[in-house]
Amino acid sequence: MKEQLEHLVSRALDALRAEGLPLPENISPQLTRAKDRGHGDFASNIAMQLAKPLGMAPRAFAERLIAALPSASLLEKVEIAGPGFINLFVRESAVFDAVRQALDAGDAFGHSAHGAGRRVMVEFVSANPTGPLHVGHGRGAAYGAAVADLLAAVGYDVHREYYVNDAGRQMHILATSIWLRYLELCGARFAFPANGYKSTGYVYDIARKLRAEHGDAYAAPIEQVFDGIPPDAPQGGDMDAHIDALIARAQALLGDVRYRYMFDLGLNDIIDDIRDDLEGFGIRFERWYSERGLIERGAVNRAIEQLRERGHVYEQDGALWFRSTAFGDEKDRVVQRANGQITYFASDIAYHLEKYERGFERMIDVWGADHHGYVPRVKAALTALGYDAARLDVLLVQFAILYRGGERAQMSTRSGDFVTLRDLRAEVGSDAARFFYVMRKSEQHLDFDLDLAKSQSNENPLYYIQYAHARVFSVLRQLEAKGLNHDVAAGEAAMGRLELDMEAGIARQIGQFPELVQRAALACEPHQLVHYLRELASQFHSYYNAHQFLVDDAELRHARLNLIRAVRQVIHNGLRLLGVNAPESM
RNA sequence: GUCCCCGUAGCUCAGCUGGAUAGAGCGUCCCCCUCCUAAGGGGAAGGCCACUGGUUCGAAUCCAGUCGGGGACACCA
Repeated sequence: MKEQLEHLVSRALDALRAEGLPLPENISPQLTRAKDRGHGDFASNIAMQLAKPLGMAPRAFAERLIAALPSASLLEKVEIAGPGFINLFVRESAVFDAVRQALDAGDAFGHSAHGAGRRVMVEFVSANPTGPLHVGHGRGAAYGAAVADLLAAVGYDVHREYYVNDAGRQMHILATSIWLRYLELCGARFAFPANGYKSTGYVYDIARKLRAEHGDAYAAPIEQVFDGIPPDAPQGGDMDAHIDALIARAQALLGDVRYRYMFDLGLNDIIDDIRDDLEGFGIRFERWYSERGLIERGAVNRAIEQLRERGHVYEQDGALWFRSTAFGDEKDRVVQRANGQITYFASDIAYHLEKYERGFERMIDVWGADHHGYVPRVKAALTALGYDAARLDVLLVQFAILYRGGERAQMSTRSGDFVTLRDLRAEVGSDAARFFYVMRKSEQHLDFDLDLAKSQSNENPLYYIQYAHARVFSVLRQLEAKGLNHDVAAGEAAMGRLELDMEAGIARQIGQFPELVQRAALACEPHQLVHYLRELASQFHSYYNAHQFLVDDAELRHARLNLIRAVRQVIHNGLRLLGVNAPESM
């Protein structure tokens, strides 16, 4: 509807141009939804914008524009108001077209072809596979999934990807932690490294699995394990030196084959757990992209070589540096350490380079806000490699803080007793978790009220919305019980019977859904959907409370049931974009 | 110190590319079930949109600065 009206205004502008008015070429109608009903449905401020360059009074220009407006059945009337606003009033019958459109389109209502099949990659979660997902990852997961689904809904060819950091030092620390727990299970006693993965849960589980498969075949005398290892932090040493030495020792004592087996056992176990967790959260990826695979097929070295060929790397203190300051970064960054290991940054350059090479027109990365400092260097690298860094958008997600009973819930990552995403889902359910995670703007801190998320009351916005949905089903169940029928075609024919202001208001809200989905998608702001759905649910509850739908007047009944069925469809579609279920009863 | 985010009603937050009297929810105070789930609805009170300048016909929105809150600044990932 908005597009149709904008088209009308464009034609009026063309007509004025033909009359000789020197209108700027790049001017576009830019209609906005009027906030106040007295201002019609849509408003244009174009007269005020053009008044100055044209040297005309805004209202005078507005009059000429209105005179040039082609006639259309869509429009009831057009008014000039205030300093020069042009207010467009849509004919009531056109307002109710939205009801028919929603019912006809069904699950596809709100979808569009705006993206025209352009390929976009959304990379999100990408948590290190060193342990289960915690509640911080949950928000990135819920947000990334909603952004991806929104973009898909407006016609993009969306590819969801999880980048698996399965090659870094943290993974070696995990493997070594597993080994040490395994040695404990074999009877050894020693102080566990301060920097190791101390969880008594999943690390032991993996160690137990190793022992179940191989008995004591991976064991070594404990004196041999710790012989010559530099002291740990609690003993006055350096915890990094300590753990690194233990990693080297594990590799030396186990040999490549056994070490790799143990490493992969831990990796696969955790990845399986994460995948299962996310699937339970309603999130699937088209691809799990391995960092190790990237390295093994030489992609990282190739990326570094490309930087070198372009003259953007240099050696200093034995390390290889990328001159990112030449592209706006604060300081140069190491891509290969003095010990020969490539940095996480280097593989990330390679990964993003491949994203471009794989032909994505647009790339979206969802990162934790604590990584914001990382953005300039990645973009610098892509620019240095000759790519347009503007095609990459990094969306930052702030942490969520859990509250229980008004108190901040503990989620210490120390000693492994963190609150996992799995715990959260078990406590409040996946629907509430998905919904609450995206309720706020992503770059804003989120206060996640666990009690509220669980409460089955009108205070809980999710229940409020789901209840509206369930109520429609309840009405339809009553319909049968009362021996009445609902004829959709008859309802369409009788739309004129919907004379209440609130009925027109609901229809207008429904009509806005496609615009809203598009706006939320392009802005990557699923929270807009939350607010929209709350408003729609509110309108529905008021209507429900004030009027009967199952009336004997068949025409009126059919029309009203069409309207509330359209409401149900929109709530269903909206919640689905957020990954939330719309129940038939509560 | 540099950079990023935030500062709107008692609380939690919306406010679309700057627009016409600043919006919700919760909380508080009234009121509404012989009627499709009261898991709901109606109403009231409550705001120098942190502050100061600037741009503009017009600023909560854009720019600069100040104050306040949070976060990031590794040859870690």
